[in-house]
Parts: sequence; C-alpha cells; structure tokens
Amino acid sequence: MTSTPATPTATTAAAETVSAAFPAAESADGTGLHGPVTDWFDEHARDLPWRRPEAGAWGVMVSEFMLQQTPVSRVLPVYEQWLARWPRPADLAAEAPGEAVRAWGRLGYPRRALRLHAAASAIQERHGGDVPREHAQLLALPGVGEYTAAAVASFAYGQRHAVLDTNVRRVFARAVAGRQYPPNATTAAERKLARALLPADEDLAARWAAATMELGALVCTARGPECVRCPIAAQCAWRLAGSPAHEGPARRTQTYAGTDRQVRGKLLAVLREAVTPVPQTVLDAVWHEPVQRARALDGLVADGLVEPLAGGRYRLPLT
DNA sequence: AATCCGTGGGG
DNA sequence: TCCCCAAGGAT
Repeated sequence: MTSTPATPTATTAAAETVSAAFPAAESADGTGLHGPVTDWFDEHARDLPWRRPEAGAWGVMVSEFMLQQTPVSRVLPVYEQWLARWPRPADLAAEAPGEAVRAWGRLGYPRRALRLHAAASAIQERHGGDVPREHAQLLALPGVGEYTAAAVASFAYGQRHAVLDTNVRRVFARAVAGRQYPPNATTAAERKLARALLPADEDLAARWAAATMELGALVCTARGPECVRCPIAAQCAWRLAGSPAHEGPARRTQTYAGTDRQVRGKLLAVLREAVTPVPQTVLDAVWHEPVQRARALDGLVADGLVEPLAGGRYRLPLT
C-alpha cells in the first residue's frame, strides 16, 4: 500500500500530470514545492490542541467536524469542553443526541453535532469504540465525507491521502493553475492534481497535507494573501502571471437575513438554553411570520434536531 | 449539479 | 454598513 520514490507507476503519473500543469518543474519532488512548504510548516505551524499527540484520533475527528465551515478561533473553546466531557466516542454515544446539540453551542450548522453523535454511536457499534483507520470505513460514518475521511486518516494515522479542502484547493489554484480562486465545486482535475502532488513517502505526505492547509489558512488566504511571507512565492504560477483577477461569474453570495436558516437558528437558540420543554408560545415569539416559522420548526423536527412533545411543547432530542 | 444548512469576525 | 467567507456534507 505504501508507495516509495522508486514506484514507477505512481511517480510517472505524477510527473506527467505535474509537468502538464507546471512545465517548469524539474526538481526532485517534481515541483520543487515540497521542501519549502514543509519547512515553512515546521517553523510556522500553529500549536492547535488537535495537533498534539494526546488528542488522538477521536480528538482529530471531533476537530474536523467542528471545523467544517467554522473558523479555528470559534472552535477552540468548544473543542476543549467537548473533549473534557466526552474523551472517547463511547462517552458521547452514551449521551442523548440533544446534549451534543446543546454542547455544540453557536458553532453553526448544528446538524453536524447530530452527525458527530451518530458517528460516535457507529464507532461504538461497528468498531469497538475505536475510530477506524481505513478511509472507506471512515467515509461510511455519518457526517464524514471525502475531505474528513482523508483528514482523519492523514492527521490521526499518518496515512498517505490527498486532503483537498478549501485551503489546499486555493493554494493549488494559485501556485499551480495560476488562478486566483479554484472552481466553485471540486473537479476531477483538482483531485488528480492533488494526488499527483502528494509525496510518495507516507510520513512526508501527511506533513504535506497539513502544511498546504496551513499555508492556505495563514498566508495564501482568500482575500489578502501575504505573498511576501509565502515560501513558494517565487514559483507561484498566479504570481508569475501577474496575479490576474478571477475570471468568470462571481461566486454566489449566500444570503442569510430572512431565510429559513435564520429562523431555525433563532428557534434552536431558545431550545439550547432551555432546561425544560419549551411551549409553542415561546417559540412563536422568535419570528413574526407564522408560515415560515412553522416551516422552520417542522424542518428542525424532520432533521432530528428538535423533539415535539404532547401539548405543543418542544425540546432537544433525548433519543 | 445546485441548494440547503448557522454564526460571527474582519475588511 | 455591508459583504465575504470559514478544515464540508447530504440530498
């Protein structure tokens, strides 16, 4: 399973793809990117709790769920509380799902809390309480998609996987494709490129994955990239092309005010704070428009985030 | 493939 | 102020 630098097929495929996208690449790793990026990472990586050895695979998995669309700064305190309360998957699986939703706090997208609880239960039932090591088994868990499966396998278990998140996609778009931003949806070409750029050595591949993510998060940011601090600025295709502005249609701006999501958020905020079941009349006060309010509440119930009780009362789910 | 799903901080 | 967007996943 482990590739070596001498493996002909992998190396050849990588070289072809890379040379097609980046003709000037001639150094040992095919691109000249590995050394500068991993060296930069060694010096500048943040000391995040889920990167410490004691975090374990469960800590890595919890962090990955929380970091799906939520910034590090907001995840940090909730992560610490979560791991202190539920240090193993079995601990979370033994709780009511509503407690996971409550502990999720204001991280947003609370369905992630429900899925993390469901993942903990699945880990308990299918894997004896240990976070599985295999990508396919990780991918089968609730709330674990292509990215999270690769991230856990790579960061927790040191395996060789292409970890393609929004940061890595942006770094590759700029450094290799010469564009300011990656495509809206992840393309086959991006996956192919990510695989081609992945170092053959397993340990180096895992460090490369973390390093490219960190570079995108700290230096090669979406808005104001700090190219003066970038270890690969001299090789960056986008920069060499004169940093051309993004072509094509503007990214779809996600509206929030007045949407069902906002109403769901207001309803759930009330239920999170409540110790006892909440009467319908209290929920009615959070939004003026009755049709949308009812639709939002129905949606929360359908998602399993809210449990309806007799007498028009509601609470976070016990089962 | 396009939409839906929260929340808050920074420019 | 308003707008962008932040370690995605499911349908």
